[in-house]
Order: sequence, then C-alpha cells, then structure tokens
Amino acid sequence: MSIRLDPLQTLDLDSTLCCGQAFRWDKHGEWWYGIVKGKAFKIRQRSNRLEFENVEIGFLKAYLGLDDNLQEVYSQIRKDRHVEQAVERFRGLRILRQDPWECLISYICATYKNIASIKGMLLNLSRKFGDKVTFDGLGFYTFPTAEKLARASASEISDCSLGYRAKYVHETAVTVHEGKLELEYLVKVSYEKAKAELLNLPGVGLKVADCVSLFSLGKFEAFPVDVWVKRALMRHYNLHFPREFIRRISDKRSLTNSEYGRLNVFGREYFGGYAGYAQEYLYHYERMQR
DNA sequence: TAGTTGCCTTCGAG
DNA sequence: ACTCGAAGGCAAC
Repeated sequence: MSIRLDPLQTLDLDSTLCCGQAFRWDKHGEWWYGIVKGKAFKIRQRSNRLEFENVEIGFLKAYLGLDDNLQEVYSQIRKDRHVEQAVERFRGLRILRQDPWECLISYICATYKNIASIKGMLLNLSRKFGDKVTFDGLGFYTFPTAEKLARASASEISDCSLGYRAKYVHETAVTVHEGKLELEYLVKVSYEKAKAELLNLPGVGLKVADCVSLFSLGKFEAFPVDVWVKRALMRHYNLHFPREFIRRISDKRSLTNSEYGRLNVFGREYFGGYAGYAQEYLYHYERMQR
C-alpha cells in the first residue's frame, strides 16, 4: 500500500523515527519496522510517496501526525536564524502521536540514560513482559501492559537493567492499573492539568511530564528541557537570560526545578503554542552537531 | 589498561 | 525556597 504525500504533508520519515522521540523503531534496508499498540508494521518513504504494509492508513496518519499543518507550525516558531536553520535542515520531522502508556514508561526509563541504553531497556522489558508477534519473518514484542508490570515484582523489572528506575516503573504501573490515573483522559484536558497529574507519579519530574505531554498527549506547547536543549539555549539564546543565570546553569550538569521552570517558560513564551515542535528541532539539530 | 565522563533526571535529606 | 549527592550500567573518550 502507498499514498502520495501532497505538498502540505511534508515528511522526513528518517528524522521523525530516529530523532529519539520514540525508541522502538529499527531500519532494515529502506524499511522502518516497528510495533505500535500491538500492531507490527513497516513503512518507507520514497520522496513524496509513503509506502506501508500491515497497517491502516488512518492509524498511520494519526501516528505520524500527518494532518499537523507544518507550514503553520513553521511560521509560528520561526523566530530567529537558529531555529530557521534547524527547521531547514530537518524539514518534515514530525512529532509522533505515541501511545501514552508506552511513552510514559519510556521516559521514566529515559532519565539519566542515553538513547542506545533506553532502547535496550525497553527491548528487555518487552521481551520479558510483552507478547511476541511475528511479521515479515521478524519477531516483535508488544509493549507490556500496566497490568503485567503491576503484577511483576520490582526485582523482575530490574532484571531488564532498569536500575533504580525499576521501582518507579512498578509503582507507576500499579497506579495506572488500579485506575488511579486515566491516561487517555489526559488527552482531553489542558497541558497544565495533564502535567500536574503526571507529576504525581513516581519517577515523573518536570522533564518527563513535558515529554509525555508532548509526544503522546498532543500538548504542543510543552517544551521539555534536557541537557541538549539546555545547551542549545545557552549557546544561542543566552541573551534572553541574565548572565549570572547562564553562568550558574553552565557549571552544573543538572537543573533544579526552578532553573528548569525558567528555561521551560522561556521556550513556551518565545516560541508560542508550538514550542514543542521548536524544541524537537533544536534538540535534534544540537545532537547532530555531535 | 584502567579510570573518567556523560547520558532526553528524579528523589529525598538537610 | 534552595543545594547536594546518590542512583544502573554502558559506551566513548
């Protein structure tokens, strides 16, 4: 199956799937293989054609955010030469609409880890607690349900090399399984409300709450600040902050909540309602400079 | 060869 | 309100 992308549906599939927003995609030859909400499928892009197998077009379009109006996004976030360059370089990179549960656990695991390790942890978790699905002669594993992880012990989860994150994953799984927090409901509420709810979960701080809000709840105003975005802001936006503040955060490797809040508010006020898109371009651009 | 740094940070003590 | 240090483990340097 394939569709032709019209000019308004600019897409850079490679950047979208490898930029580090989702962790369970792998490229074999020209095809990207992944499993989303229990469905294993493959996709490839050849200029303005998007080819896919084993997935409904509606599901795929929703997942890839193909109906997001990137022209509008770009016109809103293009505030200076630096984002302009990032946008030019990765034009067509889209924010995925990930499954909230998988996204939540992924980013709880992501703290203080690099992308390769995060992929490893999530693969271990899926192999151990998910169900195997075969497609195209390849094996995939569904992402473990909240119930499955809630019933597991923290030490079984720890065996997936999660370290101290194991107990956060377990406790969050229990909370969600017991119905204390309805993740799908967060799609409907405001960014502030969703973020506040997420912050009640163990292992979820400001950064993780912003990532989940942006990558799975459709809150495009969320502006996650990780070490790379922090570097980008210090390098290219330092004039927007007091010199003393920049000096202070450049010395330390981690941010306090109030320092995080300051960078986060700047991003949202400066870039506007699509600050999350700006964040992802800045993030990817910064990383690709090595 | 062995040691250090860094990683899409959070939590709890003081 | 703040600072500080600990918390897997692995790859890159």
